[in-house]
Amino acid sequence: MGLTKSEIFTDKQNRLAGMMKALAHPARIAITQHLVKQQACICGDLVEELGLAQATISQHLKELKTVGLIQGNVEGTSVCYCINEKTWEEYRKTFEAFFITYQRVDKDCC
Amino acid sequence: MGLTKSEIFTDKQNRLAGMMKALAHPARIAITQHLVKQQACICGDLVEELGLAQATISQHLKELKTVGLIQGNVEGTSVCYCINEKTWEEYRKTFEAFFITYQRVDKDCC
DNA sequence: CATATCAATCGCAATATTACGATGGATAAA
DNA sequence: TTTATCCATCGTAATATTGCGATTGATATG
Repeated sequence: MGLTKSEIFTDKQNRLAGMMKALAHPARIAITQHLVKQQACICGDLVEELGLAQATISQHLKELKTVGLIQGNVEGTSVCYCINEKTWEEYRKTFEAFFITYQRVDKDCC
Repeated sequence: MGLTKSEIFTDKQNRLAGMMKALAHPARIAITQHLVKQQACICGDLVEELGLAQATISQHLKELKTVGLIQGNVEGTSVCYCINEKTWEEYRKTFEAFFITYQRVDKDCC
């Protein structure tokens, strides 16, 4: 085991869980926050900003790139990253839709 | 390693990542969705609804209970779970605040 | 009391994640 | 061309997560 049984859940559930997982690490939160703040791109700077090794940052960047939350462009010898607006907006909407499903209940059931 | 270096991130970043992690599994998404739909509580039903063993469901319920997203009440020999409205709302707001930080950029930087 | 039912917990196996040093490939600069 | 810089990837170690069978504790019911 250690393997999620994705086949017993709906695509939507698997996708939403995957989206949460992409941001379920403080380094990836920090990276996206930094990219949001410096709307212009960056990269090696992230290694200095956060206190993680270059290989580790690269790995987190890859995960964020894989889900499409960020995109990177080679600029000479360095790589410039920035938020992918489209995916970001999709995440925002999907998360909002998830949380909005709950409607206040009067009676205290538990 | 395998251990997240929480100490190099801010409390907010660690907390937000933790919130994401709580929902970063399809079973926990499915459980919350089911509790949202049947606003009244449930429990052993979840074992039938999702196709996971009782021990596994119990473990996921515990995680959701730990972060406060759900709460449980003993009712005779069974346990009744439901959404914790307060925490749910807090999650909704926190996630919304995170995504709202990004403002559309005109120039294509990447 | 004896028995049945429900759910939490323990213990284990399998897999995933996190982190990093080392290496390598690409580009810029000398 | 040689050298330096930047970053992706590989390989590895440590830890975390997922899933479940088995057990246990609590509460009902006969």
